[in-house]
Amino acid sequence: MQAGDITAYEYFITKGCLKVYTLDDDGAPHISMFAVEDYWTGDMASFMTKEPTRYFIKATEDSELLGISKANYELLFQEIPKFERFYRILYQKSLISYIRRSNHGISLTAEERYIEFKTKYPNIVNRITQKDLAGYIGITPEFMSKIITKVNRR
Amino acid sequence: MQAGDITAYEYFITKGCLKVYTLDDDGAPHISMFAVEDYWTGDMASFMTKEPTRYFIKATEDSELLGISKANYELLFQEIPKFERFYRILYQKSLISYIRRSNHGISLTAEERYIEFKTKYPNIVNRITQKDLAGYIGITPEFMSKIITKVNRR
DNA sequence: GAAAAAAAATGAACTAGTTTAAGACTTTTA
DNA sequence: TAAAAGTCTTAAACTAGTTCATTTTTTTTC
Repeated sequence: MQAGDITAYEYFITKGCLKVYTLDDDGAPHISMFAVEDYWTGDMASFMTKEPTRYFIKATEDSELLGISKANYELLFQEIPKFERFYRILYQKSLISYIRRSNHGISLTAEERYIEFKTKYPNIVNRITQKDLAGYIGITPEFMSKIITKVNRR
Repeated sequence: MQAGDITAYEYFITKGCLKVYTLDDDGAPHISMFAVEDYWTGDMASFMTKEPTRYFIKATEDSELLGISKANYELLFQEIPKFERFYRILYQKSLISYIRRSNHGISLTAEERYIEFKTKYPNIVNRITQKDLAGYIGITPEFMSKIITKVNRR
């Protein structure tokens, strides 16, 4: 997926690993999420509104995805109204955990954020490059390298 | 509201201004939101799960709130199933805008975040203390003071 | 309306994180 | 399998933001 595209599908990942990122005004990438097996990915905003996305998505390894179109997504709610409740609760929970995570993150140093990522997502940390992890944590690759050297020396 | 309480209500603000914050391990406050007229506030996680909250809420000026209990909130969905759809879409939109905002924020300096806050919420910025704004932006009050002096000198 | 408490300003010394540049190591491509 | 391209490491100089200590200003309280 490229910035400028209109998102036609939301994707469920059955195999592989992807990164979702934007480019800032200087052209530097900022990674907003990594997605592996059993995650959903895509740009929900663009999917819902049919406006062009600002995100890029790239697979970091060979991956297999299932996509649902907007029409089928709407059909789901039409045909099975109970899904409204299911998704209402799902989005509510996502919102809660997202708010919690981002409030928590603001008080941590880069090193603490790295350690937290590593312990929380041990299955992701060794499938991505250090550079991409730096882009996610919000620091330069050089500083990421220093942190890793320092943490591993212990 | 105090950390440790079990959240009994979600509040709609009809008048006034409140701050929602946590204390980090060092006891330093981190403000997660300011809420003024026409906003909702509370701790949705604690409200939903009946687990004790980690948040504090304090009014920063005399305020008037309307509260809805969990029982009445559930009743709303039971009695008027169309609210499921309404809230599903509401939470989905909140999630989208929250993700967008926090991805955007990570690439900005403290000064840029201050200017953005000021232009986006001109009705809030002069109703809160600099210290609280520093706690929201994620910097020390001293540095906040320096930024404001610098920006105003222009 | 004076005293006390809290918030804001200022400055000096410090630390976390960036920038730039160069070399070593790995992966991809032809 | 050699060349090219990308990733990782290291280091020195720098900048953004912190810490601590002190003074001034504003707000709250009695």
